Amino acid sequence: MSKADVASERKEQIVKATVDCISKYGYHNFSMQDVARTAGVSKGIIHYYFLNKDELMRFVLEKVSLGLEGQFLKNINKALSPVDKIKVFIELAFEVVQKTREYYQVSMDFWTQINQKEDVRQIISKHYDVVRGYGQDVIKEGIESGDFKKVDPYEYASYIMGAIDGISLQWLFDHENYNYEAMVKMASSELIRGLQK
Amino acid sequence: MSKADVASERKEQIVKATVDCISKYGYHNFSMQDVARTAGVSKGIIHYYFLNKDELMRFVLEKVSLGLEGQFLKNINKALSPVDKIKVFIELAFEVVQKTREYYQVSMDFWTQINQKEDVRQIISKHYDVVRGYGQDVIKEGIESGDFKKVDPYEYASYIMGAIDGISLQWLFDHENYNYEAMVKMASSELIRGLQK
Amino acid sequence: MSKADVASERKEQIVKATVDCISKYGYHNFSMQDVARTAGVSKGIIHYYFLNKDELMRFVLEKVSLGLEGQFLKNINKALSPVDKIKVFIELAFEVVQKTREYYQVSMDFWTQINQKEDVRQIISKHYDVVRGYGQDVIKEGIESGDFKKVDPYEYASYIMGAIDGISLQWLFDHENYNYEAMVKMASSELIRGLQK
Amino acid sequence: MSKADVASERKEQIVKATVDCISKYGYHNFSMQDVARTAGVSKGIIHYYFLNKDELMRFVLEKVSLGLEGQFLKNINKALSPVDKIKVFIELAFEVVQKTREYYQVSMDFWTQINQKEDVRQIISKHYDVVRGYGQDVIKEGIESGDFKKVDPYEYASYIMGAIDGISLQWLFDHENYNYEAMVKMASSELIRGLQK
DNA sequence: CATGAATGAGATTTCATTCAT
DNA sequence: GATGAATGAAATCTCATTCAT
Repeated sequence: MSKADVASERKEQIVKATVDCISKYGYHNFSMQDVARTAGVSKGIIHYYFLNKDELMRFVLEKVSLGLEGQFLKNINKALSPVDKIKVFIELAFEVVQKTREYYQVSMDFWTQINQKEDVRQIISKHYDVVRGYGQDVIKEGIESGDFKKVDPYEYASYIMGAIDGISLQWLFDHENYNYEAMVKMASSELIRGLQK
Repeated sequence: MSKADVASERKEQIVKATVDCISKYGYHNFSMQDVARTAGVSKGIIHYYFLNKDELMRFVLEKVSLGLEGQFLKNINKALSPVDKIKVFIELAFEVVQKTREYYQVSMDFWTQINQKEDVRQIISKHYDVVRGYGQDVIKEGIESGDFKKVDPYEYASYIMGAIDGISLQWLFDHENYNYEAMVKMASSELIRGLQK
Repeated sequence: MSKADVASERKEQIVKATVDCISKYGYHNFSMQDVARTAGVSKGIIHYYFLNKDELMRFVLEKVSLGLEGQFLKNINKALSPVDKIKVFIELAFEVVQKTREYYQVSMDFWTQINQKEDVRQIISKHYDVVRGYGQDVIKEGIESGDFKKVDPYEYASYIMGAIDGISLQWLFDHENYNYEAMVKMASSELIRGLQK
Repeated sequence: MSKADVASERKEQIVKATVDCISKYGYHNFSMQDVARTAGVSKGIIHYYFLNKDELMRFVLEKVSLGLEGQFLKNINKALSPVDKIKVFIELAFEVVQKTREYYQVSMDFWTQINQKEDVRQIISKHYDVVRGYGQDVIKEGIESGDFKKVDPYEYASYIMGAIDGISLQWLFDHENYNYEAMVKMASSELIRGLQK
């Protein structure tokens, strides 16, 4: 294995451990020691690959964001019609929360850094831009094909994402009583209905 | 001033300082020292009024929640028709974010505590329940009066709140480029349209 | 009630509360707040009657010592013969531990202050002097009356006190397994036998 | 020096500093800062080797106890006859106080923790058990060999230890006036006489 | 006399970061 | 590259003491 490979593998290992730590202890409640232990490496080596905790966090946030964006890209393109694509988009956005709740929790933890850390804000806002862009493209396509009515693609994509985020939040707060499944169904049809002529 | 007055005024003062600190530094990035400095009191006195930081935070969270709930209750009742009431509900939910962005930021910071602190989770989930209840009542009223179509009141209220929360989040991430005003308008009409026959 | 009476009653009240606190929490683990609460007075008033915590403690130690010394004086004099008197002395020394274990605990807590606080050391050493003096007198009397053999009264009194203290300590460490009653009986007869011709 | 060596040496260093601090300031009147300064290390490193102050104290108490027990074991076995052995036992018990007054002071400081901390109580009571056991064995041997009269070995060992502890306490309280040497002589002969037929 | 709000020093503990090995 | 001992700053919390009322 080349040096670069070792380095990137170590980084991967540390990033994975960090995500685990965040989802286990919360953004602020874990230490570099925790990451080191989880990754099975020494504390020192983390600082060899990452300047400091902030840089590590930024790197993790970017990795997580890219991972989610990749999922969107891959799956949307599998669908053929705009209607199917927007359905996939909505399903995926909901699934992201359910399947990768850890990631979502990680994202949420990062959110609270916005006020404090400009670079974190930028990464998140870019991430939203990217995902919104995917939705926007699908809507645009649907309008052009005559499947959807003429809404503002950017705004409606944003609306879809917002609704899904907000609903998911309520579920996160009240796992036991909140009927997430029913909400997913209802919101999905409502969001799709808003696009239909 | 009587001693009871002093006590409640001092508590108020500390709570206000805490909210300021959270919105300025973030939930985890402020110290009791910061609160003391902001409130213009000594570190010790905070622990005189609040057992520890957690209790202070819980108290603050409850105050903030109650304040927001009060705003909803007060303003919804001013409107007469169900249509007006739901409009007020939506407007208010958006306004809460704009007018009291600090409060919203505070709420967001609390969100990330869910995984770690059960009591925080409970307070927030109860807060959502209360506000959702206000929306639910309005929708129910509208259905009964024949103004709205037969949706599930709980679900639709949740949907409204979710959409507004989620849209606001995107705005918080990207204050400069995100056209919040347009989104508010678009989302409002979309949410109301969903209720109309 | 005169001013002086009020003052001495308040002091008494505070001293009692302090003893309770020491025996409940240990010498170092109680606060002035604890004393205030136990005595049912305000924190401020304690500092009105006692300069500071150290002075309060010194006062308490003296009170406790005087109380114990009084018990010795009173009871020894009830007995008539030297043999009876020394028996009373021994019984009392043991009883002090059993009946007023709190006091004993308090004393022990004070012991550890010897190295640190000269005045505490002096009070305790004076207390030992006094009690030793009582034993010494009895032994002297017994020697003169021909009941006891010629031992050094000071040394033997010290020996008696030491044995009782040391045995009691072992009991305090191991309340459950240590057969204190048997030890009291054995030590008593041993100590008395050492005085007999 | 290997890392393991560094670790055990550092622990040793910290324990020694702690003992010094206890004997200098008393159990409760020293801070982790004091230990750090005395050991010539940073505050942080103490918590690296010991979870917290309590654990440090427990470790120290155990070390001190084991050290004393070791001294007994080693020296008693050097003597041949039961009479010599019991003399060694008594001498040692007195010497422990004189030679290692700091240790004794440390023990005394731990005593006052009994009421508060169960684990401290257990360590001390076990320590007494061990030392008492050594005395008990010697007495048993002496009885079997016909050198001593038939006393209860456990009780008499306890009696010896108690007398020595108690006498030493009085000396600690009044170093200047108390004739410790005379008392050691007198008590020793008295304690041995009690074993002789 | 009496209260208790207020202070501020200091204690324990945590942890990101450094650096000799 | 990798380790983990070591540092030191900072955080929470406690508490004796003061003092305005």
